[in-house]
Amino acid sequence: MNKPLETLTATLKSHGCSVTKSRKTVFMALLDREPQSIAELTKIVGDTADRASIYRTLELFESLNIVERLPIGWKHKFELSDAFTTHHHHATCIRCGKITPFEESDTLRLELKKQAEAIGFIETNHQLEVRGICNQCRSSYA
Amino acid sequence: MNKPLETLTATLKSHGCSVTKSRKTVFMALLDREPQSIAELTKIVGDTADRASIYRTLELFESLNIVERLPIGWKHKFELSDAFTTHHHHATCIRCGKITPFEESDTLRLELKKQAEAIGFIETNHQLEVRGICNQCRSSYA
DNA sequence: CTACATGCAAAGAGTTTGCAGCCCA
DNA sequence: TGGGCTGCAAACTCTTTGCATGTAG
Repeated sequence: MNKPLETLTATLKSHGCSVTKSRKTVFMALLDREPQSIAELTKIVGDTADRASIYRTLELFESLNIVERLPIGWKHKFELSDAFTTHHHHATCIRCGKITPFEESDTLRLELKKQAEAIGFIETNHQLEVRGICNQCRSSYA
Repeated sequence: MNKPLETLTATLKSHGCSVTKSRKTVFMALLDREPQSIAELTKIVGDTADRASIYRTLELFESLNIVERLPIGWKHKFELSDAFTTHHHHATCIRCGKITPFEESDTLRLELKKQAEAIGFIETNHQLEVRGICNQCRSSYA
């Protein structure tokens, strides 16, 4: 069995949840892909899992920290959490809409924590969205 | 006439848009307040402006860069853009839900731009949400 | 075998749209 | 006065919920 699925199984079991077909399906649909909206997910796994189950699964996954909810533009998208991919952020191109992930530098991480402390916050988590023009669009429209 | 309203008027006019009652109402509801969800806005200005108008106004304001759409938690909230308040970000307390604004340091701004450039992006905009435990909750639950 | 998870269907939010009448410029 | 804006109502999409049935452990 592959590694991510093992982790999923372990996580579910450790919380007393069953490893069901639809949960695996949703999980696999998120693995190694760009962040997916619920509509996109429904298209991919719709035959296997009911819409309601997708919602329920995502809700569960979010509470178990298996997926991360990303507010990108108007909608929410989902991707696997840091437990399955390294911690990263997203840059969204305002022209073509493409989402490019990037890792965060130590400088950035430290600065964030510092700024949070400055207002009395213990930072547990953060989310960053950068908007701009991507490489490709820059050249083709220039 | 007060300053922000002048700016609103100027912005609207410069784009050939009318300065109407409902637009002023929505604007005033956002002025000097915490970010508001649409539901909250509806409660405040519902008597003066129809729900549909609120949506249309927010859409217009967003496209004219008068308001900023904030993905906070599950929902979207709106606040006036940097033209009316200094550029800042938000820290959300995961215990009490309180939103604390904070300004961004030069270090943070530069580092962001640098990281965006590293993946070929020209950064035009960014949004940051920090989650954590606020001062107050830390002391009361400790 | 038993409890949890799913599918189905219907209800409930949240959001968008068309159109007739109103109001700002 | 005229064109854009609004209110109203209906349509639509997105999300949640209840209940009978299926399935993992």
